[in-house]
Amino acid sequence: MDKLERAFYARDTLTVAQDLLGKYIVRIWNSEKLVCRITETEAYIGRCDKACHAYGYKRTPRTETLFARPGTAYIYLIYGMYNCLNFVTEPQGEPAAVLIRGLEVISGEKSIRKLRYPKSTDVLTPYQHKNMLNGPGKLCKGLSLDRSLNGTDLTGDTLYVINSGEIPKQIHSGPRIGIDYAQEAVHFPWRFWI
DNA sequence: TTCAGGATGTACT
DNA sequence: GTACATCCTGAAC
Repeated sequence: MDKLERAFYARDTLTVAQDLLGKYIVRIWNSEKLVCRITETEAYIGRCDKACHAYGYKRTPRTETLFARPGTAYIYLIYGMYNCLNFVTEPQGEPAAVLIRGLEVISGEKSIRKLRYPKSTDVLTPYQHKNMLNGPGKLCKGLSLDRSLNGTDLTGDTLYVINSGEIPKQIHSGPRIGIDYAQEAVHFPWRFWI
């Protein structure tokens, strides 16, 4: 399977957000490969989107990563305790990214479980299983992603995406989650899922 | 099954 | 001081 190259991320953010669906995220953790299928994404485009941290090209220490070259990981802390994973898109200098909102485990399940539910024993409840990686904070915990990995190059060997060969049959779209403050951008159908 | 409320730290007014 | 691209728990149904 081929690692996606920088050119994949350098395109229009809405296109990249949809093209990522069905592909596999690979996270190398303690020299183990954790692989997950991408099932849900959201697009954030600073140029025209009040929900984006870098709306209007606003530069702060936090948003600096959004201005980096495409194919960079933007990871930030939200609500004091959860991390969110994004992939920076578009040409360098255009602050835009795709938020990863949902994943399914493909391999490395044992380690992912341990990261996600450190206190659980070997058997998960159906509730735990269903909610393993179906949210941005959850998937960061399950893949051991935090702000120390902010700025990671997605063409490197720590975190990257590969082509799965899957072509999603149907892509759904709708408004994004948790951005009620973003005025007219609240209704943009920039959330995509399989 | 859904719902309200609390946890928690950083960025920015 | 306030808001925030969230998640978990416990109670009611």
